[in-house]
Amino acid sequence: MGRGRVELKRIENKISRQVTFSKRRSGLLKKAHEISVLCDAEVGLIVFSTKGKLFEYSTDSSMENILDRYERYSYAEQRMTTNDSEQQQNWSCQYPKLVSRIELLQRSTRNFLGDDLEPLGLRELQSLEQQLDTGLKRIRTRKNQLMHESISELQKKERALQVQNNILAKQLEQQKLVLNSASTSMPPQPLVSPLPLPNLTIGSIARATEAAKNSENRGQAPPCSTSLVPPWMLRHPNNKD
Amino acid sequence: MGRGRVELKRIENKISRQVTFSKRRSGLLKKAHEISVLCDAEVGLIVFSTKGKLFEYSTDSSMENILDRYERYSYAEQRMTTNDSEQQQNWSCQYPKLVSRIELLQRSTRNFLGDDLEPLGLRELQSLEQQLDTGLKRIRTRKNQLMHESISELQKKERALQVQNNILAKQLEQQKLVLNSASTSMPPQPLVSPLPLPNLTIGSIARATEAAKNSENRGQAPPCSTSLVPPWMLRHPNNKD
DNA sequence: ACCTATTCATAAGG
DNA sequence: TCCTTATGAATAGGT
Repeated sequence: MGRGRVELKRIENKISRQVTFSKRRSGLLKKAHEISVLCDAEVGLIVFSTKGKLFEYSTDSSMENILDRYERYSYAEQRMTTNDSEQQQNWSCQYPKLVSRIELLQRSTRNFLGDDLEPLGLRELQSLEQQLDTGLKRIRTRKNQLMHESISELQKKERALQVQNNILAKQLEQQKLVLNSASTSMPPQPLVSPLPLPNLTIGSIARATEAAKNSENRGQAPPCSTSLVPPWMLRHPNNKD
Repeated sequence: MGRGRVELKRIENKISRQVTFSKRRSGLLKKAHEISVLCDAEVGLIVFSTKGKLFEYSTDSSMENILDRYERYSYAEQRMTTNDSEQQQNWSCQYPKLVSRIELLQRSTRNFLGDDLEPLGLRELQSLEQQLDTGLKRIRTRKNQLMHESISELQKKERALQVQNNILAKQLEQQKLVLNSASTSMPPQPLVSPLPLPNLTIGSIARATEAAKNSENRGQAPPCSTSLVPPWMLRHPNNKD
C-alpha cells in the first residue's frame, strides 16, 4: 500500500523506520480491535518499539486475563505439581540468579542477531563476529550435508521406481498381446501407458524434501503445506482443527 | 475493504463470523510480522477464537521472551502492590518455567555457535542461517562504524597535538634567542627538540585502539565459570558483579 | 500532520 | 478451505 512496493526487510533509514512504525502500529492496533469486536475473539497484542517503548492492545478482559489464559493454554502440563515448601524455599532463593542468567542469555542472543550492539566495544564485536562466522560455516556445512543426503536418497528411490515402472510396462505389454491374440473380435483396449517419470532436478528434489519433512513433522511444527506460506500463517501446534 | 463497508459490531451470522475471523486472523498475523521485520520491533500477538482456539505470533525471540519483557515493564507497579511473601510465592510458581527457558536459550545459543545441529531439519537450518547472516552483517557494520569513529577521533587529536607542538617549538626557539642575546657568556644549552610525530596510519591507529582497550580491561577476570556465555558478554556495562 | 497514488486486505459469492 | 473479483482501507513517499 502506498507508493511502490515495500520488501519485507528492516527499513534501514532511521527516520522512515520510525514513521512507518508509528503508522503501522496504529493500523495493527485498529485491526486487532476490529477482529476482537467483529469476531468476538479475545486478543492481546504487545509491541515494543526498537527503543523499548511499549504499546499494547487487549480485549476488554484486560491483558492480564489474556496472558493468564495463554499461560494456562501453553503451560498446562508444567503447572506446579509440587507443594513441597522446602522446595519452594529453595527455588525462591535461586530465582534472582536464574533471572539474571536469563537476562545474560537474552542479551547474548540479541547480540547474535545483531541487535543492541551499541554497548559493545571493538574487541567484543570482533570476538562476536568470529564466533558467528564459525557458527555460520558449521550451519552451512550441516545444511549441505542434509541436502546431499536427501538428494541421494531421492535418487535411489527414483531408480527403484524406474525399474519397477519398466517391469510393469513389460507386463502390461505382454498382457495386451495375450488379449489381442485371444479375442481378435474385441478391439484393443486403450491401456494405461507407463507413467512418464518427471525429470528430477535439484530444485524439485529440494521441494520434495521440504514437503516430506513437513508431513513428517505433523503436529509438532509448522504444517505449511505450501512452502511459500510464511511463518506467521502457521497455527499454534496445540490447535486441532 | 471488500464489497461494502463493514460496521464495527459483532457479526451475528455464525458462518460468516468464522470466515471473517479466519481471513482477518491471517491478515493480522501478517501485519504483526511485517511491523516486526520492517521496524525492528518486538511483537507478541495472542488471539483466542470464540471457541477457545489459540493463535499466536511472536517475534523470533519467542513469546516467552516478550511476555517476560512485558511483565518486567510493569514490574514497578507489581513491586509496590505485592508484598515479599506473595512475591516469593510468585517466584516459586515460575521457577520451572525459568529453568526450561534457560535450557531453550542455551540450546539456541549453541545452535548459533554451530553446535548440536543434528536435531535440526533443513527448514530450521535455513532459518538459522538467515538469522545469523543478518546478525553478522549488522555486527560488521557496527564494527566498521566504530573503527571509523576511532580513526577520525585520533586524527583530530593528531592535528591538535601537531599544532600545539609547533607552538611549543616556536616558543622554545624564541626563548633560546632571548637567552643567547642576554648572556653570550653562557654556552647554548642543548635544548630538547620538538617531538618527531610518528606517521599515523590506519593500521597503527587500530593497534593503538586495541592496546588501549586491553589495558582498560586489565585485571577484570572473567567470572561465570560454567556458562555458555561468550567472553564478549562479560564486560557489559549493565553487569553489576 | 496532512495529501494522494498505489498497493493490499478482504467481503461476497462459488 | 480455497479461488476470484470488486471495492474500500492502509499506507509509502512527499510536503
